[in-house]
Amino acid sequence: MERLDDWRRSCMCGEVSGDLMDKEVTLMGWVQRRRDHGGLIFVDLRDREGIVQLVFNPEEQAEVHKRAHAIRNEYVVAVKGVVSKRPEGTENPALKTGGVEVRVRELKILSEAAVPPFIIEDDTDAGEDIRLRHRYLDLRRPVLQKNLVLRHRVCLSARNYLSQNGFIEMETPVLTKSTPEGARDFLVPSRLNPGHFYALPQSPQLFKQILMVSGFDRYFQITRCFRDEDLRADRQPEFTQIDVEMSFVDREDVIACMEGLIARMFKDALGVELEVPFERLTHDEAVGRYGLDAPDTRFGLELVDVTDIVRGAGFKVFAAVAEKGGVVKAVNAKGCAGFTRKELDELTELAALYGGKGLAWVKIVDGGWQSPIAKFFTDDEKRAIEAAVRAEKGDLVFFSADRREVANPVLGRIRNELGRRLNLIPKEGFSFVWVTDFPMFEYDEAEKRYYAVHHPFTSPMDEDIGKLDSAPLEVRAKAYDIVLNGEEIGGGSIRIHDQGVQTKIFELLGMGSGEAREKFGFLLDALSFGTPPHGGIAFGLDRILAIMTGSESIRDVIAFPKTQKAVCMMSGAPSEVDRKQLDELCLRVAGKG
RNA sequence: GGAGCCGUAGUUAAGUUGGUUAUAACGCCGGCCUGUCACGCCGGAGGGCGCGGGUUCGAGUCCCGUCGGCUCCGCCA
Repeated sequence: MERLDDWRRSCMCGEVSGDLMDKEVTLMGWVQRRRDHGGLIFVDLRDREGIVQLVFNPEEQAEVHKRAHAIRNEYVVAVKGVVSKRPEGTENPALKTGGVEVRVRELKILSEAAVPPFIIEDDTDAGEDIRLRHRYLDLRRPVLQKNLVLRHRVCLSARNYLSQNGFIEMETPVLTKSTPEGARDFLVPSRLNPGHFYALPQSPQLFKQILMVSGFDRYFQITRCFRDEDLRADRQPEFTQIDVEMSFVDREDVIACMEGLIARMFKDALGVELEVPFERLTHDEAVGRYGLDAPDTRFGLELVDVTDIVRGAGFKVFAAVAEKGGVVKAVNAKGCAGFTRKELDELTELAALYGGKGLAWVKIVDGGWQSPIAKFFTDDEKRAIEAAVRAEKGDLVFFSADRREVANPVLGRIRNELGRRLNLIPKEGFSFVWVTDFPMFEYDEAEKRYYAVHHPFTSPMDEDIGKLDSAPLEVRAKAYDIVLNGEEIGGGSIRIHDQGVQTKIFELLGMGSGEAREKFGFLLDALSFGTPPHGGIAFGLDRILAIMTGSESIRDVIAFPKTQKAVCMMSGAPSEVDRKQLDELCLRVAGKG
């Protein structure tokens, strides 16, 4: 181990270029690899900016060359040397610095390194668990460095845009009040108030609305949110939102301003020019044509409603569904009549996974329909269905018949799978769509009550307010989601700022005024003191970055992510704590059943 | 709460119908090598198969349980 002393870096490894030809440079970094030819020793030196080749030549610096034998992978070294053109024919076009090399005159080994458990390179073959345990090494890989640098650039871009557009970045409490609606809260015990708990915020929703009441006019925050729910590739218990709220606006103002934000982030971070305004779909259209409220608009294969055609048909399953108010939806898998039994079974299984009771199919072949259900339809009905889905010979048509809330998503998932299998999804490109006009409420059969689809402060559409009493399920909300490549990356709404409407909404949600006060009293108090019309949105930063970087999981854009059991494999969190800590908090662990 | 896939040297994997000292590659250690960049060549060390039971003369291979990783359903206003 040697000291830095008065050595200072003259440039980054990845920045060494022909501009520095014959100049002496001082470089510092990690040893990517050493190639010892007995005479010459080559060392690839790596830092954030890239890799440069060092050459140790026994004929030039015998002493330094001798010491270079001790160098191993991941050692941290400093060198002084001369930038030289590589000999003819030994250039390495794979490296940004591949035209030059540094002939080392002096060497300092600043830090030795234990043998790493896996090789630090983009296509390392180590499993994710071992990489997460040694995340500090994993994060040395250029691909993760690139992702996290991009994350920085996106955040910086968002801050610049929002600041330039009159938004003020403000912080809101992390120790806050538990609100029973929504996701499960993470709780934090209060030592000074035994038996009382803070909750970590699921989002700064209430606080940002209060900031509008306070007159800050436009607020934003790039902030951590916490939800104690099960994890997925696109869900971590702590995740980051770009949270925005604006005063004196309606939906179109928010959407236009946020399109500017998204466009700016993609321009600044990726150099991609997006076309604005983005495509729009109402919730009804999205679900009707794509089956899902997060439609993947990168390919066709749209769903078609054939309920009316099959209503009177001889196929009892379809007819019964139509009779009971359900829907029969169809999707034409163009040119897929050659699907095997196995492929059809796999898709049927997929339908079952999402609650579909079955997945009917029809192959359009020479001589008509090849299908288990062909015999139930007349030629007229067959022709009508074929016309509805524009089926031609060689096509394969799938049907899903069920309640609207089942048939659509089931076939929507089938559609997505078909898009994947048929390679209809472009590898590059960003397909944005706003989904608007969400319903205000959904009805929970089990609990016999309404739930807010968005949240209880979302404003109904003005023209639907009259239906709050008569037909609550038909009331649409001033809520909007933004979907990118079939994934929800953000959502927001215009908030209620009319006390009467707010009271009515609480009633519909089965909350008396007492209960509403108990849960949201501080917000309701605030809203009573002069509230500007306001609304906002929150973007899932991690998801946006995952799509930008082509990552399979948001773990690849988060420096220290957690596993599916919500464990940090590096730090070991969560862990047991001392009895003393529990005592101070007046807590006791009950043990699990 | 549930389903599926996976746990074998440091890493990634192979391991036939259960059968002597468990394979390979990369990595590691040592030696040789002056133009490599997945450097090359020679030699060597390293695990008892996630963990715990069971069946069997005999288990990495079969059974049960358990722990962990990943994907998904439920859940995520």
